[in-house]
Amino acid sequence: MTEETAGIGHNSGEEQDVGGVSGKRLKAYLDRIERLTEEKQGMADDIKDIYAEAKATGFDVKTMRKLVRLRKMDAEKRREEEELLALYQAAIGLD
Amino acid sequence: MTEETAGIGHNSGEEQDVGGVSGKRLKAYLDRIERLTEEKQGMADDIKDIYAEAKATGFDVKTMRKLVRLRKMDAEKRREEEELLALYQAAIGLD
Amino acid sequence: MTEETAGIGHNSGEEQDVGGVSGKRLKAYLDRIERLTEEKQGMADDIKDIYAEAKATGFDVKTMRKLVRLRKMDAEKRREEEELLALYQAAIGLD
Amino acid sequence: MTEETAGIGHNSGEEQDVGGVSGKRLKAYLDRIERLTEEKQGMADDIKDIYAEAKATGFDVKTMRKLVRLRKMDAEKRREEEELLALYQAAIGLD
DNA sequence: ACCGTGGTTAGCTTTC
DNA sequence: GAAAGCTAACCACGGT
Repeated sequence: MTEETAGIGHNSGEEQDVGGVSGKRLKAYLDRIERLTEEKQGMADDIKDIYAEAKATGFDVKTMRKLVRLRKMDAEKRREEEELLALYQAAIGLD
Repeated sequence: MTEETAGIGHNSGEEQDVGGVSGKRLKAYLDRIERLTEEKQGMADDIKDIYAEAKATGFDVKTMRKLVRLRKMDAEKRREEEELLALYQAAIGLD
Repeated sequence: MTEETAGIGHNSGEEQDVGGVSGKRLKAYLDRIERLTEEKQGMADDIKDIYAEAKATGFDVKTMRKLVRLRKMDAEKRREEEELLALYQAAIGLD
Repeated sequence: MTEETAGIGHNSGEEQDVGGVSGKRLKAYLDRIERLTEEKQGMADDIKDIYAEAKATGFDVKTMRKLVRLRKMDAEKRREEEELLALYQAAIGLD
């Protein structure tokens, strides 16, 4: 233990460097991550609500999910095919 | 194929009721879901970026993830305890 | 603890019920799993070898991998579409 | 596009050299890879089935997975120790 | 209320 | 050693 600065332990609110890591910067990162995670969860909740609403108006949720998956696969396929073309070009030295 | 109404097949853009389901409403739901899913993915990407940035400045990502999990657990625990307290208060007519 | 049989601890080779679980049966499951895992790993190694061989004869591995992925996606898409049809039928009570 | 040979496009079934790559050989590689991949997947499915079966007879899957991991680590450790021993033996001319 | 399925996340391997 | 792709573990939803 080689910290010259005081507070190991209950220095609540006033984090500092401990063992060479900046508590302040770390905390900032964690806060940003948590903020974004909350927003992400909010989106997920919204999606759930939509499914619930659709179900309430008579749609079959399972089918809807499958449709979403299929449309996503279509989009991915298109993207991959474009990548493949580029890759071919690179592979035969045509880039 | 026994539909009296027009467009089965290539009625691109003009979906209608098929077998009692409104293609229009269904499509609207799917669009909303996909829109939100994209935004959600955007959040996820942002989070990933933050981890990458933190890593680049010397932090250990695995440890950071652990911290996030711990803080989340703490937050949940606190929330549950508060809920319990409220419940007790209600139970003894102290709300 | 209600074990009538003796040996908790070093009964090496002669596992028995401990805490109500049959050591013998458990061990049999684990053995089967490990056996299959080894075979699976063997397949993975074989695949790796093929890529290496292809590369040695001048093919671009990255492109090959993408082709494999695309073909797989095609197959999955077809399968999912069939499932979707079945799902539609079920959803409108036509199963 | 500078191919002198015929079939670009819809030469289904009769792949040939395109841009210097042998479509035939490429296809053979892809087929072998896909074949092995399927078998590999089969193994994975079998493993899954075993876990399911074990679960049905009352075992805790999560714990079982832990055991598998532990046994694997043990096996690897033993192997490494043996390798180390062999290395030492070689180093002192005792092989 | 539980189970099974499907989606998300994290860890590992492999590639460049 | 970084970046990506793969795989496996975890979690949450929907159905029964």
